[in-house]
Amino acid sequence: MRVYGGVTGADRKAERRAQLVEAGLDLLGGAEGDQLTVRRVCGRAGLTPRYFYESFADRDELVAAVHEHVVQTIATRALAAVEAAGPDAEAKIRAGLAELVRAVAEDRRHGRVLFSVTLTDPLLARRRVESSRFFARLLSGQARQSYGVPDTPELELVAQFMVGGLAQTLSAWLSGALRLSEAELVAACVEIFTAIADRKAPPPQG
Amino acid sequence: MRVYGGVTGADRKAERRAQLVEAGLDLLGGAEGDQLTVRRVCGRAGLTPRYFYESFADRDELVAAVHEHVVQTIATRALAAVEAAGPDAEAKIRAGLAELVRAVAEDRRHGRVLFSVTLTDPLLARRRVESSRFFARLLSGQARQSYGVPDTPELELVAQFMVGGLAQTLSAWLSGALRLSEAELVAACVEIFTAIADRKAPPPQG
DNA sequence: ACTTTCTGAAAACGCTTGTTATCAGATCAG
DNA sequence: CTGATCTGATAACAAGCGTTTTCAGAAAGT
Repeated sequence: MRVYGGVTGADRKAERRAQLVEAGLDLLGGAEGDQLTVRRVCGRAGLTPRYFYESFADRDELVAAVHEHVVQTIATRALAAVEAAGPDAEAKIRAGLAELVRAVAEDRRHGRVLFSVTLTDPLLARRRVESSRFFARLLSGQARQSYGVPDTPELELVAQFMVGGLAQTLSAWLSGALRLSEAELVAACVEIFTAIADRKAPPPQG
Repeated sequence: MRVYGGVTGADRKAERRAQLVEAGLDLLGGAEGDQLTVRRVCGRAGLTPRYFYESFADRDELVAAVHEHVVQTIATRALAAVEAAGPDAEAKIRAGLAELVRAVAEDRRHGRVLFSVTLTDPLLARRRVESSRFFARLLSGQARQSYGVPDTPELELVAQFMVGGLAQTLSAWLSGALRLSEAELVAACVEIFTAIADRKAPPPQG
């Protein structure tokens, strides 16, 4: 690993790895989700299979890296938005959802990796189950904190329902099946979330 | 196509086709959704590839047949339950959801083919998008009829949200991640559905 | 200079897939 | 019995996959 082209060995390797992750994001988040093959991702990254296995033990490791990258990016942004919002529960919901939607609209590949129903990679599907659970736990934790509800299986169900509904909604929106602006989308989702959260004690509102 | 073993040719062919669909349902609705290969489905059906192509032009045709069969079965049962219920909107929702849950609990393969998130067949994924839209249209039609709401993009969004949330919930329940009885599951879903439906005019209830 | 190492392209290996063809033997029709 | 046809098992084919290896040449170290 000596210096090459004025670049250190570790830097070159990191650069190649980043190119592979970026190409993987292109393919995983593209229209056809099952197109992430080693040959294809290398072609798109302008590299050869030899360099693929320099950074990843196998194909699944790249898929995991791409998904991890996306989850980290999105979760960080959404959580920051929630914490920056006031103490009001609905304000938190609105801030988190707005930031989430903004993020997936800015880079639709991220949204598709997280939510698109037409992605058919087996490992990605399994990881999505876990990240859905993760997001659901975040939600239910927020609910216990803001609404003071106990941690029951029914709360878990509600959180799963919200995550699944949001995923389907964003997937449809990203695919162009829902003719709504970003603001309308956020408003509708906030409405639904608060309706579910308040379902047993609806506020006196018309 | 002469008589063989006392069975007419058409009957034998139909029998073999039914065995293939049943085996396909086993595999598509099994734990690993990507195990439906021609060789495997034939092995499980006790037939050989030659008979596969006697009834299906290619692998995708079998996947489509299995999915179609499941959708028809479930939709028929759920619609019948809705129509048998009284004119009250919540009663209809409860009847439809209860029958849907009963159906997928009776034969979990059906539930998984329709809802499981870990099924990664590309054609099945595409068909699910369409059937989700179909179910969403059924729902929004019901809403327009029962609640008199106009057919806006926001109604479409709400329907998609409900379908997606229900799919995630049933998928989690079938996988054993939600420790709830069938009755509790139905009750919780009804609660969520009515909360969303009534979100702008909540009934005066504690 | 010469040797080591990194690069990029390509070929190779072993496997699974969908799909089609082969073939010996069982079962029917006449 | 004779010959046509259905059966079931198996092999064949071409393609794509993940993964490993080979190899000629460019760049660096000494």
